[in-house]
Amino acid sequence: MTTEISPLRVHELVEIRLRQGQLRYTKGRRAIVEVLLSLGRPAGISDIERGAPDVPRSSAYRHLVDLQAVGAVRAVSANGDFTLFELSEDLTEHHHHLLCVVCGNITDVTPSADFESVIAEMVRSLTRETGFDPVSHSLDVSGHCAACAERIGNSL
Amino acid sequence: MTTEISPLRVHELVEIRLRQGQLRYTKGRRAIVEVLLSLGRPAGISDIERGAPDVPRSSAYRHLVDLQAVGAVRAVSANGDFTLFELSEDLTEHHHHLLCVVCGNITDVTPSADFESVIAEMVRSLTRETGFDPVSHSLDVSGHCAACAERIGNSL
DNA sequence: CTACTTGCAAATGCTTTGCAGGAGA
DNA sequence: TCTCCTGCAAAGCATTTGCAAGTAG
Repeated sequence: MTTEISPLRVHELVEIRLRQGQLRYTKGRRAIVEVLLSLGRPAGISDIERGAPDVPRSSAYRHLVDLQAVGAVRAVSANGDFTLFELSEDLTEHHHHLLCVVCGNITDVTPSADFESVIAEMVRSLTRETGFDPVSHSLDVSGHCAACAERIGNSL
Repeated sequence: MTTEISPLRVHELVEIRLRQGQLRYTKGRRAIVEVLLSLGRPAGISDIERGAPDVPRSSAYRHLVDLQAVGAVRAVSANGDFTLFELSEDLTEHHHHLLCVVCGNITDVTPSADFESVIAEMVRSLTRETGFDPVSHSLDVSGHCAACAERIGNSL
């Protein structure tokens, strides 16, 4: 059920979306998509800088704005200190985040189809009375990642 | 099932928590809690400034840091541009957010107990294999609020 | 009097923008 | 060639901090 999309296909889709916005899929933009693709978790500007050292910060920010504008990238505000970026879910797959409150790491988890249909149903029931028209949802779980949980256990 | 907590009781609880951190419940801090209490939705620094004009920005930020440190306030990073703050859920009640992607408004919705137990069960199943120890979760729904949905409908 | 508070002004750090040169179609 | 792209340096803006004076216990 997991709709896998190949990296090649992702680049193709990103290019199409950029084109629709009169934008080109240049080396810098591709490098950023490459980083987001390979990282497997939301990337901060520092991750991007590390993964694409040839792209200056200011250009990276500009690219990210463009990529968001055409719906290829989504911003995830984690803690407020800085912004994280990830590929749009329709380019990868719908997933949720596990945020470790100790080390700050974010892990992606892909829910089962069953899981998602239940959530979708609940979201509908949650919004029914308010007149709110739901488009998407995000379920983030805060807690302790395996490593930090162990560390805490040990220090007791 | 909805555990209502009176404003008075909230102040009391906040004071206790501050005390435990060797902090005093001063006029400035009280003013901020008052704003968060009366606003009924996550407050930006501008909301706080408007609701508590006597508290300078820098002090407000400092208070918010303190209030977060003692677990009375929680930061909600909405869009990444700036931070929103709300009272800790154990001072009010657990709720979720409806974010309008058009006007940016955030509305709180309180889920039923049934709803929550299902979510909790799903979170457990989601984290079971990863060794992640879940502490809390947030389910945010993006979409169009009633007003914006209507506006969009009309413009077709 | 000792420790926590506050306000102001200055500093910080992420992010955006102006501008001038470069490149794709 | 016209439009989009890129880099650098400078600017913006939310948030933090140093410091000196204020206040509660």
